[in-house]
Amino acid sequence: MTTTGPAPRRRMRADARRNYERLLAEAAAAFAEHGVESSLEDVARRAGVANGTLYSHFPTRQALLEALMRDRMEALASTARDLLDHPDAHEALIAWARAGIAHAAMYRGLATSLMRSIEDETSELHAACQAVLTAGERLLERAQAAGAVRSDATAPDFYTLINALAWAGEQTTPEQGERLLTFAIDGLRPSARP
Amino acid sequence: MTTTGPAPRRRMRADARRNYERLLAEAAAAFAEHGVESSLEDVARRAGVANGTLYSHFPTRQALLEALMRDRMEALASTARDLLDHPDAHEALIAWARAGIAHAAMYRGLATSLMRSIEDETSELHAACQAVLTAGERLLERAQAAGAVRSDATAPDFYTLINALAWAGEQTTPEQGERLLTFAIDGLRPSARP
DNA sequence: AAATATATTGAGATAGTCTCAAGTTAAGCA
DNA sequence: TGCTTAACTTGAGACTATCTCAATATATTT
Repeated sequence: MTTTGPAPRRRMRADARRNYERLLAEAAAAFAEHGVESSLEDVARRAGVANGTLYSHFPTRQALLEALMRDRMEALASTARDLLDHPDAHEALIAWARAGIAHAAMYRGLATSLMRSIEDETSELHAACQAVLTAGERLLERAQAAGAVRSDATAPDFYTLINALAWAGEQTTPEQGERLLTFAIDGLRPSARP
Repeated sequence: MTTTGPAPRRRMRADARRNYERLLAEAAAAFAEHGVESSLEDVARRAGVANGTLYSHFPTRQALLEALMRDRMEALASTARDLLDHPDAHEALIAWARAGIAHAAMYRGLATSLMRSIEDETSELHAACQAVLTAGERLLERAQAAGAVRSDATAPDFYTLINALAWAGEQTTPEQGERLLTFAIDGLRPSARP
């Protein structure tokens, strides 16, 4: 069900396809090295095309990010659906949260983009983010129904939490990231107090 | 004990002082409106000086931010010391966390700068951030000693947590921010489980 | 009213974003 | 095969931003 590529109305010309792929590959490398605010000028240079070509394929930085992340976002949503079959609702939720954090921590600045995109309907990433949020919602609701997670937590809360943990992870050590995740998990438990 | 101003070795010339203050005021306005990544070009324009003047007063964006935040950071550290006298160690910690979050959420992008600065010793903000972290550490340790907070949480964890909550608050509604704070507070409780 | 230390200026080097008219090239058809 | 045309690429150009520094201007001191 997943297709890779630029959602072509008609088939792309061979040179266009080549450039498109090359741009994606170089963007991935640049983002991995310098974060999502990397120079697009530089991406085009590395891909060996004029910057106008980059802009014709990807009108905005978000569009480029969307193309880079599309498959992963779909995979993340799909993972959520699979985890609905996991026998332990709480463990399933935690496993998915880990996957979400790893996803959002892929590039520096990505978590911030993912947060912006869920609010901004004009963002090319919006739909994908929305799909991820919704997929997570099912898992969250199941865990809540099982009494494993506090009932006042909403899906947007959970989405934000995952991104916040990814953001925090960008800035510090893996150990601290792991500890903060532990705190978050405990914080989501139904409160001991009335 | 607090002095406002550019930590002058000798007294500044009157025109320099005037420009310095004007630049700070316009930077505050610009940062409030557009976040800490505002155009410095624009700040200089709004202050009615050439951009070279801005750079001569504030060699880097961090230096400008430091000048803007200095008093507030000192106040935040001072608040932490005062709260050591609060009868309830846990309440004191929570009250201070709220103050810290409000502080770090003052400008869009500020939490990210505050995280960068605690790591980067060459940052003009580093010392102030360090002071805040240390002040918070006392409060945290007292709450831990009182058995109100889990003992595996470190001061850097707490610092990161506050900034992460401020970051999350930048992106969403006050209600969600409040809920996430609740989760964080509960997550910091000594765990119910072994 | 100099002299001098201190500030300000703004052009210039560099770099990035984004657009678009002109040029190039792949694909399909005769 | 060569022509046609729609699809694609190009790179200069209009902006904006960061940061530097020699020339200039101004406050303060004597």
